Amino acid sequence: MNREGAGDCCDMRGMLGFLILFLLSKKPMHGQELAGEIANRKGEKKPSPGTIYPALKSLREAGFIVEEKDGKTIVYSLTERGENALKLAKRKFVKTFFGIFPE
Amino acid sequence: MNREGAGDCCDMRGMLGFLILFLLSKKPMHGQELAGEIANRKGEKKPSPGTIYPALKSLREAGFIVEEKDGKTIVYSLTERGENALKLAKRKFVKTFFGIFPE
DNA sequence: TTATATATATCGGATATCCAATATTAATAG
DNA sequence: CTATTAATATTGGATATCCGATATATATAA
Repeated sequence: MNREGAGDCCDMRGMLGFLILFLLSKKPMHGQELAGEIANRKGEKKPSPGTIYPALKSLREAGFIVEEKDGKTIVYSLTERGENALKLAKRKFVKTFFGIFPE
Repeated sequence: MNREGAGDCCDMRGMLGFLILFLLSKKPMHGQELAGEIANRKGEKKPSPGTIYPALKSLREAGFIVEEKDGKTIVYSLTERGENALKLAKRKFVKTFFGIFPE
């Protein structure tokens, strides 16, 4: 069944990398913290490890984030390259969805 | 290559149905007009027929939009069910991306 | 009528996305 | 040291998304 069939026309598939960059730009976080924040915002359960860590790896390989070990966890934060990418992506996002936020 | 690898962290894959509902809620349009509006907002070329018409079909089958023939074209507009779905989706969207729009 | 242009529709397939299950690593309690 | 707990990492696969190519329909021009 496709996403419209379930009465859900907005699963936001494909926005995960963008959302992660945005969240990390506000505050460096470790993986599970990030997953919790995403769950909160989307009103869903936490994205699975198989979702969040490959996404982080992909962002790291693109040079958008760096990792820093902090005890048992790894804190992720944006690189300058990541900030630039986010800035561009935000511009596109705002342009695309202009008018969608309530006044 | 995945989307991050290309320096693009925001291709907005998966948001097409949502975007269509939103655009049609502002103004009923026919398919190509809609495609043009999407292209404008995203700064890309028009989504292909193989993208836009199946998306519209899916929304119609979900009961979110109706079609009305108008000469050579077909004008799509939201049903009440579509308006409700959009309202819910917008709420989730706003909650998820809260803080992302510039002040 | 015939030709042309444009809108709409469908199909096959390449790719992306995400999850569930599983494995690994590391800190700390006992 | 060993067990436990939690974070991180990887892999395989189901599904969704979207495009290119192609087909069909319809209005208008010639």
